[in-house]
Amino acid sequence: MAEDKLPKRSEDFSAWYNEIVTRAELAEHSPVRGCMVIRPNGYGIWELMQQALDRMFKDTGHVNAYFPLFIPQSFITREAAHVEGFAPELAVVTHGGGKELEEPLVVRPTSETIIYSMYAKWVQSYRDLPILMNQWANVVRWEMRTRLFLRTMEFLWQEGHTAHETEQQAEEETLRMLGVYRTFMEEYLAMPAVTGLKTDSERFAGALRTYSTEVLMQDNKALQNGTSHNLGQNFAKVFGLQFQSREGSLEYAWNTSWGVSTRMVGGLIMTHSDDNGLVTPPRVAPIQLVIVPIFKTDAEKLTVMEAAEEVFRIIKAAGVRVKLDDRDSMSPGSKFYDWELKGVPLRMEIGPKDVEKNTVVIVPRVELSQEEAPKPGKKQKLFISRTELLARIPQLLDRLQSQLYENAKARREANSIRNVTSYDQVKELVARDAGFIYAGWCGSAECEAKVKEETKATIRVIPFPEFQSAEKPSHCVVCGGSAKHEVIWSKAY
RNA sequence: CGGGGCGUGGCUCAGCCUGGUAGAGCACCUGGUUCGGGACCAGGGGGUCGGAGGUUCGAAUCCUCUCGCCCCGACCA
Repeated sequence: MAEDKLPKRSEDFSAWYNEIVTRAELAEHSPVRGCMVIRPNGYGIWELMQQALDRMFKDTGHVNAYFPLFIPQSFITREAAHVEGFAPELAVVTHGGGKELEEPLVVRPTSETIIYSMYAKWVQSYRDLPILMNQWANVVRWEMRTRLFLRTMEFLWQEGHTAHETEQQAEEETLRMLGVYRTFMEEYLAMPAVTGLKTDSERFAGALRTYSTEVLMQDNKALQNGTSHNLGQNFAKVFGLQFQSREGSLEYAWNTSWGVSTRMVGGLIMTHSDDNGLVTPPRVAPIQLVIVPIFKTDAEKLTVMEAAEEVFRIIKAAGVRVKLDDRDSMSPGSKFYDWELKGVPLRMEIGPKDVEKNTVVIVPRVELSQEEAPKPGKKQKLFISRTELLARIPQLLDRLQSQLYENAKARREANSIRNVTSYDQVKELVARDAGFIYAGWCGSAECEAKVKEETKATIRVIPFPEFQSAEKPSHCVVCGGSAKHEVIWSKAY
C-alpha cells in the first residue's frame, strides 16, 4: 500500500491539519466556496459533543426550541452595535418565489434579534421569567478566508438565549454556562480551557460583557471555542422585551446568550492529534475500540473470527462503541495505519496466538503512563486476558481520556509564560510563537491595538482568578502605566 | 479584498516552454496466493486536461476572462 505519510506538525502545521481533516474523512470542501461537507467520521464526533452538551443544558434547566433561518433585515439593524458588528458578514436573500422581496431576509448569523422579538410576546410579568432556552442550528457568516471546521461560512452550533429579571441573575447565568462549557471541554474533549473576560474590542456586538474559553493549540496559537455573553438590556430595549416586576413597575429583561460550534471539532484535532493522524478522546470517539483479526490459514481464520466476534458482542453489550474490522482485502498492518489515522482510541489485535492463550493485544492510540512502558522504539502493547476484558476496556478508555487531558494541560503549562514585564520580550515571545503570554495591561484600547498592530497577538482574555499569576503585574507591559489587569496575549485562530 | 502558488482519471503528479488529439504511481474491480506494522501476481474499468471565449488546419499546451483551492496579510466563532 505504501500510503504517503502526513506532513509533520513541526514542518507545516496547516498542511498537517488539512490532511488530517480530509484523510481521516472528517470533512471536505463543498462546491460552494467556504462551505464544508461534514462526513460521518466528523459528524459522529459532533453528535457526541451535542449529546453531552444537550444533557448538560437540560441539567441546568434549559429547554430546546427552534427559531427560523430567515430574519427580517430590519431586525438586525435595530441594535446599533449588533448591526455594525455583523453587517459585513451577512448573507441576504433578496428574491423568493421568482419575485423580489419587499423586505430582504437575512440568513441568520446568530439569532438574538429574532429570539428576543419572540420573547417579547411571551413575557408579561416576572412570573414568566427566567426563560432558559437553547437551539441547535446552522448559521451563516460571510467569511473572506475559511478553513475546514475552524472558519466556514456556514457552521453548526448551539445558541442559548435567556431572559432574567435582574442583571445579577443574567450575570450568574452567563458565568454558569461558561462553566458548563469549560467542564464539557475538560471532561469530554480533554481540552484544558482558560476562562476569562474579553476586552471591549473583542466583545460580542451588542453585549455588555463577553466571556470565553481559550484553548492553546499545538502550534501555540489560541482557539476561542466557546463564548458566553451578558447582553444586558440592549436587545430587550430594542425589541420591547418588558415585564411587570414584583413591585409593579415595567422593566426591561436582562438577556444572555452563549454558544459553541463545530469549530470545537477543529480545536479537538489541533489539541490532541499527532504525526500519525487524528487522536480522539474516548468520550467523543464514534468508534472507541476497533478489533483487527489476524490469521494466515483458513483454519486460523475460522477460530480467530469466532473469537473476534465473541469479543465484539461482549464489548458492545457493555456499551462500548466497538467495530470489528473484517475487511479481507487489507493486511492487518495496513489496518493499523488506517485506524491510527482515523483516531480510534484503542486497537485490539486477535490472532492465533491470542486465541490459544485466551488473550488479546490492546494498543492505545496514545501511550498510557499508568501502563507498562513499551520497549524502546515500539508501540505500547498490552496483553490482556479475555476474562479481564470487561473490566479493563472501560478502564483503559478512562485512562486514555485522562492521559490526553494531562498531556494537553502539561503542554499548555509548558507554553504559558508568566510575569513578562518588557514589551521587547513580548515581541520576541510572540515572534517565536511562545504560547500564552501573561502580562500587565493598563486597560487602554490604544495599548491593545498597538500590540496587535506590531505583533499580531491579541488579548485573548482577562483570565479569571484561578488562572492569574501568583504575583500580580504592577505595570502595563506596553506603556508602563499602572496595570489594571493581568491579561493573556497570544496569536489566535 | 491585496500578494504569491496551484487546478490534468478517486488521490499525488508528469506532459505545457518548442501545439499534432493524454501518461505514471497509488487507489478501485475480477481471480488466485497472502495476512502479528503499510502483501504479491495476472487481468480490467475509469480522465478531453477547473469553466467560458479566442488564435490555429489542429489547443491540456498559446491568449483573454472567469471559478475554485492552498499559503501570507486585513476581518472574524
